Amino acid sequence: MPELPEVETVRRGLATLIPGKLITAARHIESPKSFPNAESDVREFMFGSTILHVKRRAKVLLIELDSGYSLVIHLKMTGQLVFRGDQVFGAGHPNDSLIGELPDRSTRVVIEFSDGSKLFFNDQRKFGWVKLMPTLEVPNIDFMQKVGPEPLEADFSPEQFRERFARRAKTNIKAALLDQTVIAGVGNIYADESLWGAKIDPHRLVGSLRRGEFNLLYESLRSVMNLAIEKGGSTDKNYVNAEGKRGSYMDFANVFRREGHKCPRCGHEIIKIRWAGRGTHYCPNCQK
DNA sequence: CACTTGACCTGTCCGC
DNA sequence: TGCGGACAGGTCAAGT
Repeated sequence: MPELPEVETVRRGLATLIPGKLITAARHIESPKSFPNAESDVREFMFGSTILHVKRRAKVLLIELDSGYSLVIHLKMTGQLVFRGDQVFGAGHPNDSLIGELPDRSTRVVIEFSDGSKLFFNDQRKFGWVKLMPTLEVPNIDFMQKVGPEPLEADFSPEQFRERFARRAKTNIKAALLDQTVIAGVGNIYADESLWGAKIDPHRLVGSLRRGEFNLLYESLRSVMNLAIEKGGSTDKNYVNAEGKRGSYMDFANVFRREGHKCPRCGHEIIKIRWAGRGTHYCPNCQK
């Protein structure tokens, strides 16, 4: 699912909803892999602790507790983190919420707070997870050691962007964009959208891109991701924010899931192919 | 080390 | 309507 803009949208939502809340219970529902910690550790380091803040690195959410432990959460393809503050845990506002009463059949983890509110981790495909670990150990996990820089940071420069691709010179630009060790947070949607913005064919080898093309791609990726955050992310099927509501970036997509439509720039038909192991959408006329 | 492929799961859609 | 196969927004491990 969720790429950087979606995870950031969830983070912002949770950051207004859960800091200061006291955790009284947490359990998985018939899905131990979704929350693999030992019950005794959960009891000792989670129950009775208070949420300090909610952070994000790449597509990973970090909920820091005052016990010195953090909840590290990856939504993978179909994960959802939905907060319900009402006592009924029903749909709330049926018109703008994509999901109904919780827990539902995809609910894997439930975290309860002392005021009766709850945080639900839903995940149809069970690829995602919630893990409790010491906050100081988070930077040491393999993924954090290998993951590339945050593309939206103010001090992330076009030069840095170009240099990060150096070791992937012989692969294609689509696969390189999806490689989390090059740049953090890019997934299939924003890889396709940013390549369209930079007029670059997804087949192009990284080593063949000129400096000017890297600059265009840098600008394109940042503007696409910033717009997506502004629109609350992309909801195709599963993704919802912390309140269970959909994001609207798909209304602004130029190529993603738009095969058969006309390219907004040149009018040629947008096509979808299988490339870099993923569905890939682009305009074969103006992306060179 | 760089690169590709399959595996992890459940659900849906498409063609026969 | 039923059934098999491909595919779905992400990482990993294991292969070359």
